[in-house]
Amino acid sequence: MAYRETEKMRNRKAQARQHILDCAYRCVIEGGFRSAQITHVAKAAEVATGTIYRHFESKEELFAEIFRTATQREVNKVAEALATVDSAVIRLEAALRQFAERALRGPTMAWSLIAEPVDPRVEAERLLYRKAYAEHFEQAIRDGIEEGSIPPQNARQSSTCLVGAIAESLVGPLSPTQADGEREPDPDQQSELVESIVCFCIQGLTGIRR
Amino acid sequence: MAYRETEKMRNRKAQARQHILDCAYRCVIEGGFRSAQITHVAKAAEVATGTIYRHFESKEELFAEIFRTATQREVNKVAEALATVDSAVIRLEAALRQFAERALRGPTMAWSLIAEPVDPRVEAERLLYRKAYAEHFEQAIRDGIEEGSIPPQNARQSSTCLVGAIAESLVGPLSPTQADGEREPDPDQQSELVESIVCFCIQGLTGIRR
DNA sequence: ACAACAAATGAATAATGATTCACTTATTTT
DNA sequence: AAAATAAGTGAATCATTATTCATTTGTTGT
Repeated sequence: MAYRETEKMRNRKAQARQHILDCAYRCVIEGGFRSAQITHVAKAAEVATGTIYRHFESKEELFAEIFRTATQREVNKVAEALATVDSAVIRLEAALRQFAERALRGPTMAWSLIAEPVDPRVEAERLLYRKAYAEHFEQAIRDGIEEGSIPPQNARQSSTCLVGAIAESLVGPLSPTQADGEREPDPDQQSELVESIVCFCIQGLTGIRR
Repeated sequence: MAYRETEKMRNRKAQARQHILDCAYRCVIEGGFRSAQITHVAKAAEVATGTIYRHFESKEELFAEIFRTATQREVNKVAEALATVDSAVIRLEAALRQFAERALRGPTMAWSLIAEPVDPRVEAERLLYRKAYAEHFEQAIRDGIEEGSIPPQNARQSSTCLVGAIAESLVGPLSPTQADGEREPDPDQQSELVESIVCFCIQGLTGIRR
């Protein structure tokens, strides 16, 4: 025998894999999943199309992984905002803000994660992550009910409503048909948007007018 | 010259067109837009594939029309519920109920209209109709603000939140991955679902606990 | 240097489905 | 009945992309 898999090679392989992921990620940032074809990704990563299949089972697998990574980052941010020592209502408010503001700051990716039509395999990830968001919210709502700052209610259902309300509110502003070429920030309008969403949601939870 | 288009032929043509629409509609009811390929539709309508292109510009055009018709029906139902003489809050509540209950009664079509991944041309219709729902809600919210039953707020934004909250709440229960084979009604669970949605939404609007 | 194996390549292939078009059939008018 | 025109047909074509695989290039141990 002559060739034995070595540490150096294992590293190099992992690095190549990561490089492909990074480039594919950049493709999605630039034009959504739609425009991120294997050929593009291969070109961006400066490898042959076949190489991608050495590292990933299929296109869907590759993009599912990207979706997972990107959304996990967002879920973590929301979880972070919910992890302070404040009252549940304050924490939920912060989390909703975080969600909306981050989306508006990275609109293409946010749109891809929230609303872009994607392959079934990737859509499955999306459903999973919507559930993940909802679960974080749900826990906070339960906390609020326990501490008395939120009236008793179906926490599961309410959390789903939160996710829906915020996502729907963002679809318009993020949609590429809406403001494709130049997605100007217009900070005033954006912060009013965020305020209205938060206001509706907190009121929906607590019944307390602000 | 010899052939002149006649009333009889115009009727027959319109009828053929409608027949194709009906059959395509039935295909969508049965398996969503995904499984409604031109070949299937042609087979269902007992015409050749080419015939379909005599009546419709393209596949997307055909399905956009179906989407439009189906959603318009739903929008009308919501509009109807909003058109009574009751107070705005009562009317909004009835409309939300109507929306949710109808969706749960026709789950495949509802899922196709609300959440199924579709072609861009059809997706455009979806966005349009989401806006249509929101506009009806918006008007009712304005009425409520005027009559004093709903506190002042950004009616446009709140209406979007309503649409998002209700749609998201239904995606899970309607999703074919969730309960594909047999979508049992389980009326108890469904009515609890509807109650929670309505409760959250009305509270989000009014700030009044129920 | 060479044997043994792994990784990379990218043109060729495959798969999917919408769309076309040369041809057949039906309808109307003279 | 025959000319003129429209509607219908469906096998063949086209377009788009993901995926494969025979071949080349790179790495390791003796």
